[in-house]
Amino acid sequence: MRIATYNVNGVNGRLDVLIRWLEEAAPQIVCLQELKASDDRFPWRAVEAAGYGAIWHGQKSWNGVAILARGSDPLESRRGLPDESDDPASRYIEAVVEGMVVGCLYLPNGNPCPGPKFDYKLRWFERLIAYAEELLELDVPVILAGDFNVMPSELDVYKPERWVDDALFRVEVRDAYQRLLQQGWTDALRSLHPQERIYTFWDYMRNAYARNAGLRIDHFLLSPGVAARLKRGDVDSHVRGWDHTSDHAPVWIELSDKPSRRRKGNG
DNA sequence: ATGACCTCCCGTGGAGGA
Repeated sequence: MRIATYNVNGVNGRLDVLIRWLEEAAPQIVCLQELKASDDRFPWRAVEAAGYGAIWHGQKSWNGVAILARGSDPLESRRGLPDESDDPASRYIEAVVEGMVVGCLYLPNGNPCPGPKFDYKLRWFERLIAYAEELLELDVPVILAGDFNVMPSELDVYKPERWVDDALFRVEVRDAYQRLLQQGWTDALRSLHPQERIYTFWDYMRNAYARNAGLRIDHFLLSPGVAARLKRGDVDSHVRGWDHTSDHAPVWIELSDKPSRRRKGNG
């Protein structure tokens, strides 16, 4: 089973690219970020025509997240993290699909740093860490996928020294990501490719894609049961080369079939 | 480097992104 995450940078402006990629890659589950559309402007008809059921948490102009399921309707289990009374941004949606809890997230950018936007990013990260702990305690298969806006290590940045004071690479943010992992999550792409330079984003400016001046900021975090089923994973980087494309490329993982149910009395 | 480039909006430039 293939699961993908894709920051589309505007779901309506990107509709042709999104549909083309959905038809080419045909993942079973898709997490989308940066819809940049209010709920009533989500292009559900085109998504449905491509063969996907969807739930979405939109917002006019900014943010917005969605979960798509091929041939079925995702069963929504949450929108927004707990304790978000002070946060108007649409950055989290969650569904039960194919027997797994799938959380789709768009973590704040946080620039400029320092400043209130950076403080907001750190607060949002803390809320995610607290909620992720709750998810693991459920002891069910969970995937947290999306745009985390953090490069976890120097392998994830084309030129680390240029980014040390940026909100995507500051030590506080990398520490928060490590604390999240230490709860028991597996960073899927990094675990499959421990030593490779992997990028999921290339800036529109400075000819970044052609120079391969990229960042790895879109991630899959897997609960232990899902990590045990991880077979493959990669970035559909060629999509970043298409016309009128997003500045992010789709990222995907492939899981083996669910392990067969244990016989009763097996412990 | 107040840069670039791209998205959105009721806009005809500004804000936000990373």
